[in-house]
Amino acid sequence: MRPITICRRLDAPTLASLRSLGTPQKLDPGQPIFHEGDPVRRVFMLTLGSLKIYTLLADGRRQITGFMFPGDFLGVSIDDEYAFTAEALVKSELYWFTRDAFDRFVEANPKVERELYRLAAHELAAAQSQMVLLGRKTAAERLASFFLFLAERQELIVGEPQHAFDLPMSRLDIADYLGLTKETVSRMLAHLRDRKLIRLVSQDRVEILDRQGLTDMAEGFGD
Amino acid sequence: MRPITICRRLDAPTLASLRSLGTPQKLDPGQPIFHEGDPVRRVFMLTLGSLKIYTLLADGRRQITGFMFPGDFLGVSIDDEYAFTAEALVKSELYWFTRDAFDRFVEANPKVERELYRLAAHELAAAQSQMVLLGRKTAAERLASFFLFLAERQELIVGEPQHAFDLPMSRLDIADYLGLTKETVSRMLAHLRDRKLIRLVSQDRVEILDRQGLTDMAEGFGD
DNA sequence: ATGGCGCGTTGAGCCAGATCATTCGCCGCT
DNA sequence: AGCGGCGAATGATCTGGCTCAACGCGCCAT
Repeated sequence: MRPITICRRLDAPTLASLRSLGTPQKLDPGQPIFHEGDPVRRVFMLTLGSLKIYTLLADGRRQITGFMFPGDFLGVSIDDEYAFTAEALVKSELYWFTRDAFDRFVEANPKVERELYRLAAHELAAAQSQMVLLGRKTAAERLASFFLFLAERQELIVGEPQHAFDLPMSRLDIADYLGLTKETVSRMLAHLRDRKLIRLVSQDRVEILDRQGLTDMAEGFGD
Repeated sequence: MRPITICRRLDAPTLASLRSLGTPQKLDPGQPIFHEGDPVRRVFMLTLGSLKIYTLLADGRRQITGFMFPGDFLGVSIDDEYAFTAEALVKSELYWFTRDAFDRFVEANPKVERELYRLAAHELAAAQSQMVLLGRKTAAERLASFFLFLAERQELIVGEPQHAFDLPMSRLDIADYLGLTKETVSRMLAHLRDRKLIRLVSQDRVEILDRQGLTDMAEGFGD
């Protein structure tokens, strides 16, 4: 069996017993896990690949509120309806649990409960910086921030500094995450490239050439 | 002693013992509770008035990431530095606890722990809809959504449907919350007024005239 | 009462990013 | 190798909201 990305922070025995409660599932690119408004029946733990999470307005405008990566939990909610749609970006793998089984496991493992709280707090902090991005940053600053976020996320998974990372999502997905259009994403990508801050290894892989420059741009020091 | 707004969801004895652990404090309009980057030493429970929470970019651009109302907790965090600044909008009152005392209380009261988790989950959901607002809604839609949010929050505090509510924050505060400028807020306010969706009882008090129309506008059905 | 000051409103012109249209180029398929 | 299709890039034009500027008005201090 191929090694799956482990869920950091939980000790091996706890993780193993959690996984034994769950059902593994494989996902193809574009395959939805659940839709906005569906009743919350399951909780998911992503082990491989990546997902996008989004909500739609009545006329089709879409806001991607997050991307998920191995180790992330999905569907841990108090509401009885999902507030968003979740969809695989690439071939992915996850474990799912019935809500009841998950709740029982959490109650039996206070460590897990605390870890979930920790996770929620972290997500809340991330949501806050995303609000700053969407409310006050320019297009170039948004893209620079996004690339730094992806690089850091990649480093968290791999466990060591990386100077290049994959873009599992399309330009349109990036646009819908950053509150822009795909054309503007393309143009700002070219802008960052021309400024020698990044290099496009391929369509869906970015190399960071000047991390400090990228950080400066993300924080509004770019000119 | 004047009755303070109670913290819903917690039973009276628990709430009373929590309050007995805390130190009451009064705040004047504009008075900061803490600044972004300050070490997290205290946890706060707002009992009267309202606060704004914001972060600044290097060049002074500001994003208000939330407003707080009686019953809200502030500073319950995992990090050791506050990620934002908190400031009173009007004369307010709160109880503060040392972090240690609060943590001990939470550990001794599993109900409280669950309640905090519930609160975090609710804030996360709110953050998500704010991302949709900031990323994809027009100026008019943002203001309509904001007014509905304030009306609902008011109703939660008062406990019954309201058709009017206060605006304890300035036009600039509203702008920095909605990712707009104060001028645009003013214009859209006039727009909603001309459309007979709202009425300005005074500079800082709004009456909702057509709730359905406002909801439609908030969701993008407005023309 | 009145003067002034800060917040809010309104107007005029501008610009970052959206929209619309076209071209490019990567990649899979035959 | 050549073809076809779709996502990405680029170009041209448009526009919603921003910027800059003037003005109004309520409120407090004298």
